[in-house]
Amino acid sequence: MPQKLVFWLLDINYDVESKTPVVNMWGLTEDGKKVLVKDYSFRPYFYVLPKMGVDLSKAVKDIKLLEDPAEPIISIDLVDKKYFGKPVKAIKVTCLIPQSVPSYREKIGRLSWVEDVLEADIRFYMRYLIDNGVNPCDWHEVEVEEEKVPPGFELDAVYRALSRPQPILKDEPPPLKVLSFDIECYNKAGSPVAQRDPIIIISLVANGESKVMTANDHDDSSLLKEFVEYIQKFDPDIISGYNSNHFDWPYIQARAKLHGVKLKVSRELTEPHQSVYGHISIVGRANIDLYDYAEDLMDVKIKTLENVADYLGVMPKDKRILIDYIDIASYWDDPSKRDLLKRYAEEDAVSAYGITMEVLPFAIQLSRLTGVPLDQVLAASVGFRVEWYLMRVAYREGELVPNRVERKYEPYRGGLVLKPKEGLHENIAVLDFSAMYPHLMIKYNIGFDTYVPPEESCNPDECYVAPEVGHRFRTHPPSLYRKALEKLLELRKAIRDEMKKLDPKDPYYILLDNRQRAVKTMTNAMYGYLGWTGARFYLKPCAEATAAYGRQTIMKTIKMAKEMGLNVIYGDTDSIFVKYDESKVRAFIERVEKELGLEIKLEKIYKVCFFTEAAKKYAGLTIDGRIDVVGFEAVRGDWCSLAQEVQSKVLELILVKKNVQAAINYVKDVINKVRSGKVDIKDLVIWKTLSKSLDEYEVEAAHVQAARQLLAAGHRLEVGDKIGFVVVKGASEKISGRVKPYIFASMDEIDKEYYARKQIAALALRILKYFGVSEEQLLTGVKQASLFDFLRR
DNA sequence: AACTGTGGCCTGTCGA
DNA sequence: TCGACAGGCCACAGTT
Repeated sequence: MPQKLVFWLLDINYDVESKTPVVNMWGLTEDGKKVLVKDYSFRPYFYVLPKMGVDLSKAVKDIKLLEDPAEPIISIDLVDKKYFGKPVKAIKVTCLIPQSVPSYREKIGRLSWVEDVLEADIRFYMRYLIDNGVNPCDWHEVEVEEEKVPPGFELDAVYRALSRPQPILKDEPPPLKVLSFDIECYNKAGSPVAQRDPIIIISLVANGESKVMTANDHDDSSLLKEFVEYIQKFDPDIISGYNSNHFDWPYIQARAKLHGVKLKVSRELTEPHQSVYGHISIVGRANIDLYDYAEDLMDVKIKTLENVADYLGVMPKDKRILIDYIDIASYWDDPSKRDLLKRYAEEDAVSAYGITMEVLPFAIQLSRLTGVPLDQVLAASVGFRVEWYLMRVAYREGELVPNRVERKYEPYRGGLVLKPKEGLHENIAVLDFSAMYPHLMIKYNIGFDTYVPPEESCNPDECYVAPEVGHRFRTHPPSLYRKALEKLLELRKAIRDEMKKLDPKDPYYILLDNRQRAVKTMTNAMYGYLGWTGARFYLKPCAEATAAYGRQTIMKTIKMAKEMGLNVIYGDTDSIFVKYDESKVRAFIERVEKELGLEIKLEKIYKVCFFTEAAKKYAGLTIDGRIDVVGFEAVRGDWCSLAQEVQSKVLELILVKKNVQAAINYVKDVINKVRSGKVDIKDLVIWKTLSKSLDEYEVEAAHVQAARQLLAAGHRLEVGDKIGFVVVKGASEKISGRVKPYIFASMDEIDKEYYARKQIAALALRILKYFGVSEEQLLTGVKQASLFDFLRR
């Protein structure tokens, strides 16, 4: 009997059942039921773009001739589409099953009259989502007929769709069952090897309750079975782990294979499998790797689970058990320590669960907005998220999606950065354009579909000409980028208006806040997408013109500021720093908005602000007494923490106390402590990322040398790992010749003079030299610096 | 996703 | 052969 079903889309995949493709929508209902909605009515297709002037009826016949009866073509239709904004006749070829698409693409692509075969590489279920306006992580209504639940499926009901799902207005996701897990391996000799080392603990938290499962000494076969059974019984909607896509799941898979254990953890009791963007898919559930999210947390320099959990306030580092990864095996083997190890594992799972609860609301909104399924959206890079969003816009506009092609890297000129006026300044206003690039793209209708190539003519009043670069864009119709951006900006405004009516503690407010953050992220990423040579919609002039308009805008802005008597101290891309004068600044903001048609905002005011001669580096004391440190080594992860601390403290003494002598004394004191070894070696560690494999390095950098030592000692290293090393005494002239991984080093071998000079004094002097302090002054003697008036007026 | 910019250190080159 | 210098490699941060 037909009925209406309302469901929230959690996961999507497809199957082929007796030569019919079926889209499986794994959903949840309002009353918490797990359902599967099967749509048998959608067919895969792609487009063939004929060359100019080709006889289309002959073209259609040619395609028909290529048909393989074993893989039927359902229809061949002539359709009107647009390609790079130009109207084109395309041939839409619809097949019976998705598997036939690649071979037809190949065969048809070889026909002489074919310009290109398009959209043949879009995965079937993504095609379904785009064409039907169905969104992951959103509510839909669909007409259905109930079917039997197939044996082995973990579901409350299965339905056959009788209509296409329609999105309905409903925001709150259903209650989701979340399971986070972590594994510990028996790694006696360096890094664990799946073929050799068993899993000894699987700890997990399911809807807030933790559980620690253990191996039978060194036998993990029953542990694996227990884990599978637990997942089946708890039946989570969300499964998460930390680095689980690249470590836990592959490890579990390898161990399970060894023992012949079937990992029937999906909702159709199939095993996890590798999918797009390097993520692991578990059908019917959303498997999320929290590391994908951690990568975006710029403030966490070393992205271990405990650091991320600490940063998010989920599990404070000083209130939990931490066991060095090297000691895990010995803890397991020592009966008196095994419980401690179990607690450690439990706390890891609790951390993972806590992070999941922080991330999930945002991931849900990002998935809903971009149309990328929840289990993929964090794994997908920014470019792909933007691209899927644009593909939906393109579909609605009848614009054909270009193929993915490999292009060589093509740099272009970017934003304008001013040389700052060095020294101390008082009362500085920071003014910022809001979303400058997006607004410029809209204003000048920039797009691959509005671009006028040099050989083409265009009426001057019907096109915009970008400064410096001269690229032209038609003033109408609106470009695809413009449409996408207008929609995003409009959406953000609507969300923020709605938020204003709510209490910030209201759960709905928090939902909307996550939504507006997702929209903002996408808006900001659009410009970067323009310049990405891997983008389907890539056209270099778009990026070049946008950046050129940006430079023009900021130059005009600076000119206006000067004309109005504002002293411009610094500026970067879309911001200017001026000496604050309330009435002048107010008038300036009005004039900019009137003359440039762009919104500029008074972002903040610094009571005191310090610049060196270098761009992208400054420190400012805000009205509420905080210190912003931008670009200085104190906020960079590649200096030892002691030197960073010294630089921060010096900045504070200068900005707040305005006391140079106190700063000198302080630095000298630290240098003395370093020289006498009265510092913690941990504060001398320098961390650097291994950005490629060791043999790819052209020079012997310090961290590369340290990495080689780690490798020789049996540590497993991967690209992206952070190498922590210290500089030690030795014969070598080169720093790289006398580094040691910090775990091998002791205080007495530290090259204390290196730290005194090249780390501590160097960073202090970065600031103090502007106040007449010399290196010698910090490193030797007790010479008193003369106090002088260092304020610029 | 892009470019801009800083700055350490390595390494090749050039002049003495 | 040695030291100084310059250019390049490298990592990272900041702006969008």
